[in-house]
Amino acid sequence: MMQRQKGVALWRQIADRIRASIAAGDYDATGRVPTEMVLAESFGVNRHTVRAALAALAQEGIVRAEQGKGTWIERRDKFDFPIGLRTRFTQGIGDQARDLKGVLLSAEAETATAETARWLKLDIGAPVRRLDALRKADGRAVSRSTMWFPSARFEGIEEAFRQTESITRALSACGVPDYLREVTEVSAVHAEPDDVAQLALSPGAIVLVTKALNIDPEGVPIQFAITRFPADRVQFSIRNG
Amino acid sequence: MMQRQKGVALWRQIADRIRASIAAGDYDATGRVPTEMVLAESFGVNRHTVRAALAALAQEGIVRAEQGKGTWIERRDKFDFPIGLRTRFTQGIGDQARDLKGVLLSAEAETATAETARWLKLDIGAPVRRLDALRKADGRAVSRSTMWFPSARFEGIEEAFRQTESITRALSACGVPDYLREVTEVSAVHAEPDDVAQLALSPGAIVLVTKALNIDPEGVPIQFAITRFPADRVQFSIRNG
DNA sequence: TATGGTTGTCTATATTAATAGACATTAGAG
DNA sequence: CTCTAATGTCTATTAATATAGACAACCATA
Repeated sequence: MMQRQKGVALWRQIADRIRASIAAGDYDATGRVPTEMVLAESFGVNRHTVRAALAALAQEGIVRAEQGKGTWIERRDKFDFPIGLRTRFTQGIGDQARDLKGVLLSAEAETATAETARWLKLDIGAPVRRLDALRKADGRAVSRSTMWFPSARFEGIEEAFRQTESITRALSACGVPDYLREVTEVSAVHAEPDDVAQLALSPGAIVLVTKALNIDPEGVPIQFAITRFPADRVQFSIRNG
Repeated sequence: MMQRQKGVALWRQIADRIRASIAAGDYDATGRVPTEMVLAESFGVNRHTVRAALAALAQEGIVRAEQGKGTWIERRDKFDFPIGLRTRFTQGIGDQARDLKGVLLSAEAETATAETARWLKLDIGAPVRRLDALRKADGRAVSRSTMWFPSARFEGIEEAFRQTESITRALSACGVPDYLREVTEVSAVHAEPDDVAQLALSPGAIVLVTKALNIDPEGVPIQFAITRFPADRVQFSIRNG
């Protein structure tokens, strides 16, 4: 059933499977997770191993155990982040959360690396501004972005983002009232130490990584962003037409 | 640096980070992974722990160690799977692999569950045909799909897929020469036992999950599919316009 | 051919993960 | 109140993970 000696503790594998079951709505009829003994038998492990898994899920705020009663689902919904021609972070996730915050972690003047230059159609070494931002929805970190803008057009982007907490409004302040998403690459990796720290994840947790290019209505690249989302809190939906 | 006591063995965390470095092209200048001693110092662990990580990557076919010389990158590219209005598996991944295979694992007549009915706009309990398929590119499993079709229009879809090894051609044989991708949901989870077995993954590995709806040119739903991709072999790219 | 650098293998030890059992604590039903 | 069923806590033991050191095997090259 479960696999041993593969570098992932049994309790973590079980936590991952219970989390997936909750997300899939398996326990929605009762809102309750099966008892520790039932889970232990179904996974073929000791009750203490299941307890370790449930403790991890409780730590994440997904379940809550009540002595004498049972263990209950605390939260199951993911944020759904739509990706399309007009992809906007604040709008996209806006109606799913009450409190949205965009925190500017750092801003620096840099020169374009090979990758940045390729995406932004600049020469390698061209001046760019890099912004690092953390976004929170209802107090939970939902993304960590590193964004690059051509310095020539976006000198004051840093201050504008700090004030408005929104890329759309910051770009507007820099004279770009509208922009389009040209391409989004999606991949998934394990959380790195920076993700663990900033997104409050466990090692082994999954991070969805997008590389995205935004262009102005004339087709000129204005922003290249690498964004990392905690996969247990976010999913994407791509709508065509 | 690395996190302990979090249910993921150090060697597996290190394997994940080296894999990510290779995928990012960090070692492309030499095609060579740093020596075991250098890696051990940079991660702050014992050389044996690094050796366990490299052994796992060698098992995956990503690196190859040569005694006395060093450890070399064996393979680094991911398949890029484009998602758009006309998403086609075989076409999309076709020019990136020499050998493409679609194996029908099972086919059954079922009645629509709540989820299937919602996506296909059928009544719950309506007759549907379910197909399970495994796709391989150059011998490596790249996806595992479960697909549902309304039975009324797609009685012979199973036999058509078995012969053509392609959904596009199977649909064409059922009188649907063209179809469109309406929506694709993307999420990521840890590999489940079935993924481990069929996609040849390790527990703790990442699986990208898509839920996709295809419609005919009149907008009538014809196929709902849940597809699971190994995240270390596949990425998605979403192009707009 | 001698040397330095690299991977491969072995032994030993300490720490962490997993199992097992016993019993306490709490909540709800009868 | 009593009984049952559930979670919470403790001890003990076994298995797996991580560290440490020593040395063999192999490769390139000075």
